[in-house]
Amino acid sequence: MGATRVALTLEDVNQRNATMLDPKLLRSDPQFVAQRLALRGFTLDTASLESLESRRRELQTATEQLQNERNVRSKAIGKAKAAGEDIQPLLDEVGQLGDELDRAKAQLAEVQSEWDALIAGLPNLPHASVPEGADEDDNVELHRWGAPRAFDFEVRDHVDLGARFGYLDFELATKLTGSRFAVMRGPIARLHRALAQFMLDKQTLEHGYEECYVPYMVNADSLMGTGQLPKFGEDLFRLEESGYHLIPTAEVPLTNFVRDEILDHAQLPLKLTAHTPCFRSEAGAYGRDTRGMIRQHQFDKVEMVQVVDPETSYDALETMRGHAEAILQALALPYRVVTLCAGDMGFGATKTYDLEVWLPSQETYREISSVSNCEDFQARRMQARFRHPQQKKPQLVHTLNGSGLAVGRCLLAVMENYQNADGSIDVPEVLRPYLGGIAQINAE
RNA sequence: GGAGAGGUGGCAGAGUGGUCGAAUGCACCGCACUCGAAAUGCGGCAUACCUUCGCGGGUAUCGAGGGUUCAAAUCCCUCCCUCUCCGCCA
Repeated sequence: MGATRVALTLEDVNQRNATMLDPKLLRSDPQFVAQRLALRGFTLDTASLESLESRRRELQTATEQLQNERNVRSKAIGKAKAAGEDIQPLLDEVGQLGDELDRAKAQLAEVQSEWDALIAGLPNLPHASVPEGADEDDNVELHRWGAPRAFDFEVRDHVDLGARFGYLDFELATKLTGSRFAVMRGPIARLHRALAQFMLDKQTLEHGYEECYVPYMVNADSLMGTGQLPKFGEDLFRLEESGYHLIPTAEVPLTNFVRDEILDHAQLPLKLTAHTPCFRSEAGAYGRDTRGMIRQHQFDKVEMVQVVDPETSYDALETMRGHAEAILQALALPYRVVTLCAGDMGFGATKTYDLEVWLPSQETYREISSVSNCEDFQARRMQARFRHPQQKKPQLVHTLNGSGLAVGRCLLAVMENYQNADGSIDVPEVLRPYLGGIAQINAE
């Protein structure tokens, strides 16, 4: 028997098609895909794509034919044996087939993995309404809300404000763990908690999301589903023992609720929210935002996820943006909304809005929320589908995610925007119930 | 952590090497019967991929991966998960 027998079933080869983009589109109109991807600065090698594809097709057909032949003959052997006939001649006939089949499978697997590697790196296609551009400088401002406050004293940043009584302590966190961590204490810790509570209440009670508590570690399948793996593993913290990863956002566990599910149409839209810590390695961000809690390895976030009928995903994107904006408006924090240009969008998104909150210390708007439609990109990876009662075949759902909001950055924004000349910080009206009615913190 | 049992289609549950993508029941859909319904009868009822203009044909999937074999739901190995008992623990 073949010593080089390759242990690969056809199913591996078929199902490993963990495509992100619609493979049919990729095959039928690679030029179109290439053109859309070019908008995000991504060059698709259509020539090698097409040659790979035609080889794959050839090999797959040949392999399946061999497989069929083997199946037919094996069945014949079974029948002959049952009938008490001599099966030796049949066995001899089938002799070569196994090796031939193994070779065919091996070849097919090779081509298939090349194809997989190629398409695994393809980001989603930007929506037609997304502005062209290479980086954040080309993002388009949609609107602004609120006016930055005019201070008649020199503003402090949140680091100085937090250091006043040691309520926000970065050195301590460095001792405990390392850089890019923070310890919050006393009223700041409480304010932080209040913010998360407030956000969660708003998203659940007013905007109709279901509150969820989820694992903060997930397996590789989940990360594959939402697109963090295989390409962006270096952004994650991985636990040696189990191979689990700490979640970089609750989008991962929440969206993966529907992985490998076929939902009833009546279940849509699914609206989920969770308050979780998020863990990011921030590899590649050395030296950026090193001061303060803008960019931390660990931060809290209230995340919103929607799983919707494809017909409604762009409506959902707009309303979800509104859900995020509602938090900033309730806190009376000035912000602006930008539509990310094609080159600045995340891997899986077709369209993304960023909410940027005003930071007096930096005299600029900084990202505090990102709201994206992924269309069927994640759904395809997750095999997340739904069924219309009238339609026979299940179809892919659309998924959206958005921060509502990043709690750490929101805390910092509150501290800085609500500071007073003496270093005290007013508590925004809507948060006071969460703080036992306290109207001011950080006062002498 | 120790001992044992188990993972099969939407659900329940047969199946221990061949004609099994998988009996049977329930659920669901269509048709017949009916004024209508129930009951009954007949039929249908997984997913992905390849191929075909289409009808259709093919391949794969019985927790996952690997092995044995001409042939694996069925035999062997590894892993994951669930359940029961004991221990430990928030």
